Amino acid sequence: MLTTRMAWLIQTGQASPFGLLAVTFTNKAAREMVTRVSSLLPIDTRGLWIGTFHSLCNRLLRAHHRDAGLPQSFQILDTTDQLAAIKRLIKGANIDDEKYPPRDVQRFINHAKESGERPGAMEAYDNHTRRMIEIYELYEAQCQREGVADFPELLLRAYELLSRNAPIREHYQRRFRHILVDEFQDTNTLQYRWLTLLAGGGASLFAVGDDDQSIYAFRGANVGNMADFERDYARGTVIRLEQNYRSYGHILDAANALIEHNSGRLGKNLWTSQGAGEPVRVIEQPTDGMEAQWVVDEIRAQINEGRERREIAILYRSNAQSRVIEHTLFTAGIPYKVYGGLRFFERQEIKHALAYLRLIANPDDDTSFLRVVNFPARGIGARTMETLVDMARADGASLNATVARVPGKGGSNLIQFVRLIAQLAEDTRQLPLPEAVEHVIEHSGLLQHYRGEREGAERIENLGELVTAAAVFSGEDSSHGLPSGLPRPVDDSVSADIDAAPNLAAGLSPLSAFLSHASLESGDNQAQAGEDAIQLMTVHAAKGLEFDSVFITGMEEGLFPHENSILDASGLEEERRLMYVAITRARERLTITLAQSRMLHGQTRYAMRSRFLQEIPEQHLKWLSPKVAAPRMQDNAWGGSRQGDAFGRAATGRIAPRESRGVTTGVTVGDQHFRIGTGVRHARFGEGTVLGLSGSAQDAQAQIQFRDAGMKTLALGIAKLEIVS
DNA sequence: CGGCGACTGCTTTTT
DNA sequence: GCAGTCGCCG
Repeated sequence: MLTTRMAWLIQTGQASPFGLLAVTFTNKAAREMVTRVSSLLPIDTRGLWIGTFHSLCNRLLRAHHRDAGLPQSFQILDTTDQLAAIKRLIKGANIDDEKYPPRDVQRFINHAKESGERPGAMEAYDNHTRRMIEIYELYEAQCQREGVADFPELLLRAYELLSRNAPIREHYQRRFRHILVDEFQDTNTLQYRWLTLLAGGGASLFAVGDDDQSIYAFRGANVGNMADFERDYARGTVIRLEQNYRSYGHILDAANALIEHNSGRLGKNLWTSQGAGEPVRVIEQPTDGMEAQWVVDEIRAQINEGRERREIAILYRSNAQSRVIEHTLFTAGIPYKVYGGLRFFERQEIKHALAYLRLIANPDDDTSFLRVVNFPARGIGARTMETLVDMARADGASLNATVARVPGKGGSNLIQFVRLIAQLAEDTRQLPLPEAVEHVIEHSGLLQHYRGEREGAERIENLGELVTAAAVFSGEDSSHGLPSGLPRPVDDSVSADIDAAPNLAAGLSPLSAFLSHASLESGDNQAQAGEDAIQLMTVHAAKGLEFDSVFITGMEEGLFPHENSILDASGLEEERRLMYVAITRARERLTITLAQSRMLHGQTRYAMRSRFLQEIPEQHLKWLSPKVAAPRMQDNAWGGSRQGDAFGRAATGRIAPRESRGVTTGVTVGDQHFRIGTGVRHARFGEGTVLGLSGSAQDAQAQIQFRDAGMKTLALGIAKLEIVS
């Protein structure tokens, strides 16, 4: 879509490749875009500005680092590094980490940055927020001192650079006459502002997005940007893409009907000319284990019918669900591939090696210092480190600079460490990047450490891969970096165009360039292409993919929609969009499965069918398991549920009353029999409905959704509950 | 200082 | 059920 437009703009002479800016969210999407454009047009793709928000901002900041107030070789903190930095700050400033948990602080800071807010300009109406803002301020100072920038900082800095510096802003505004954005529904507030700022010189802004596929609100995405875009660019044209070339009719109709239950959509209705196909198949099994077994048996049958394994996907709402499925597939001897999980540059051994490299590039990088100062162990313990950190704090100096003054044995060990870093720096100064990386791995002690470890073989292999990655990067960088023979507009007021200083050019060392590459590109998550295997992934990870045959598993209240999301309408609507995404992944065959009970958090839990099944009209469904004619729960479990109360609708869910193969859906405590769906009254919490049961008779617990008091888990033997329905 | 056993808490995820 | 963190003990 975007690529076709780019090709068209260039071919019709409306734009030069040089005047285009295309933004994506993932490196993968950016790479795909480059590949597709180059297949459409015989142009030098090195002249194209296609990248993620973060990589483009990174380039801007490297090129204009002085105006942005950053050292040219600033390091990028990934999420884990950022958390470590915050923990260190909280400890150092003697802040109560019970009251200000590092994770909460991190969320607060990132949220502020993504809203374009600096601590100085933030208002607090309570003490807790006030303190949070202070911590944010301290954190900023710490990052500035250490010359590091976290992910949201890249965006905010770049935005501030453009908005405050008119010559730079105007330079890029003149240059990029066409800005194209993919997956626009995933943009956050700051990203949208960044785009409108760049497009502010009258450039054309072209965005592709689907509000029904907005599933990242939890990380700051603002679907509202789509409506704002229509409003802000009133002259713009909205083109709805409703014809779907992927799925058969029943599948699309199911998706359409489901998403109709959401409010405030921009509105669209998918259709296909492919014919109805087969209805969506649904099956209910007593346990999660049997659900997995049924899926595996069914997959075996589909493979026998000639379907390729790679064309079959098993989707789930949360990663924890993959365990049983993997186990069952493994037992059955069917090859499978799990997407997600740790990515290459996030692996412990890789992060350790990178920390040594970062220290070589910048000895004042305290985060990296702390990471490897005692890894492998070299006799530097908590005591010594406490002394060092305190002294460094008192001086406002880096750890590296303070080492010499730490007394005792710890002090001399520290000096040894600093000497090691200096030695590594010297040894590698003249080496080509891959050899430098290899040298550091061998002489830092990492290799030796992992040789002595039981499960070290894989880690050593990965370290070898890091050398390969460095070699690939070195080979590619000239093309990565883009300075090519292309003519480019010269603007006297802005001497450092981003072309002039992407990676290798303009004095950024190969090492620094590689390190920023490693931070921005976290690497593949182990999905080796080519092998024909069943595809396992979360629904989130499945966005943008398609398969001939899709299984959506765990279709139960509390799981999908997730219990943490059903309490407010917006959370529930995001869950519904997630289900919409899941359904529309299937081309030919869609199978939805659910289990009456499953092992969750080490406990057996019972749940009822997902409300989403009720939201798909019967004519598009085909029940493969006997669809128990369960008594409908009273439409209002608590009589007179409020309008719009998401749970009012949940309460209409059917219950599975039968007992089968030892699995009960009810439990008797005292004289009272509780089942899923039972209406209860509690002296303090008021009226509610039993949504889940776990444990056995003596210590049975119930998850109860109270009308006013929210979701509670109560021990049935202790809580005094009155059954009202 | 380091290793090991107890304790906790727990969607989704890219950069 | 499992991973990550904490605190105690050798």
